[in-house]
Amino acid sequence: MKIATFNANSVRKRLPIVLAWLEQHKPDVLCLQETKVQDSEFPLLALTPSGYHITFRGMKSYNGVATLSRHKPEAVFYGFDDGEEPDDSRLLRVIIGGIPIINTYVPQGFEIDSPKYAYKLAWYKRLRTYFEKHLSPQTPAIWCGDMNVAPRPMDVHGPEKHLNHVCYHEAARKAYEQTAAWGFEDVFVKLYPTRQQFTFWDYRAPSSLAANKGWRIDHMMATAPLAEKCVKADVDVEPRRAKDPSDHTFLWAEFSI
DNA sequence: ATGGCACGCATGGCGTGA
Repeated sequence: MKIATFNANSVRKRLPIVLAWLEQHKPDVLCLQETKVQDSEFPLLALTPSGYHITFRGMKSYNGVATLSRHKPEAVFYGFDDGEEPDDSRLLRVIIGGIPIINTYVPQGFEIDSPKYAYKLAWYKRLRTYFEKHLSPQTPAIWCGDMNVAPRPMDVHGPEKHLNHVCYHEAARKAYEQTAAWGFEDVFVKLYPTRQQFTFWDYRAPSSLAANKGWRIDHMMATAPLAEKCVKADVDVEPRRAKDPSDHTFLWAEFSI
C-alpha cells in the first residue's frame, strides 16, 4: 500500500500538479490539506478522470482536507467528536481495507502569544484524546498531513533563529511529541534517521528552494504493526520546482501489506 | 532587522499562511 500526503495550498490551483502526480506515482491513497474550497465548489469533475474516490470537507477560503483513494472507504468520519467545535476542515478519518487513515491539517498558530497558538496546542491534546477513543497502538493505523511542527533541530533551516516560531517553539514540539507518543512512529525518520529533508519552502524568499531553506513539517506516521512494514518512504521535491507550485511538496510511504 | 509571495474573496485591499 502506497500512501502520500500533500498540502496543496488550494486544490483548484493545484489540479494539474495533483493529477500529474496521481498518474505518475499511482498511490493507493493521497491525503490533501489546505484545499481552500467549500464542498459545493470542490472540483470533483476535474478529478473524476483520475478514477479515485474522493472524500472531502472544506470551507470558504481557508483550511480544507480531502482524501483520494483507489478503493472506496468503508467508513468516513469528519472532524472531532468530543462535543467541542468539530473543526472538520482540518481532520478527516477514512477506513480503507480495515486501516484507519487520519488526515490532518494542524493549525499553524500565527505567533506564540496569539490565541491561535493556544488553539494549536489544545488541538494536539484533542487529537491525542481522539486517537485514544478511536484507535489502538497495537493495530494498523496511519496519521499523516501538515502537522505544522518541525520536530527536531535538523528539520528546520537555522533552528536557532526559530526558537520562537510557532512551528518550532518548544511547546509546539512537545505537543506534537506527546500526541505522537500515544503510539505513532514517523516512518520517514525510521527509514532515514539522519537525513535532512524538508517538505516546505516559503514562497516569500524566492531563493528558499535553491538555497534549501525549508522546513520538514509534513509527516507520515504509522502505528507499530504498520511502521514495521514500511519498506519505502520519500519526499518528492519535483512538484515544488514545477510551474505554479504549492509551497509544500509530496511525502509518501509504501507498506508491504 | 525586516520583508519577501501566493491564495481567496461581499476583491482596487485584507486576512491568512509558516
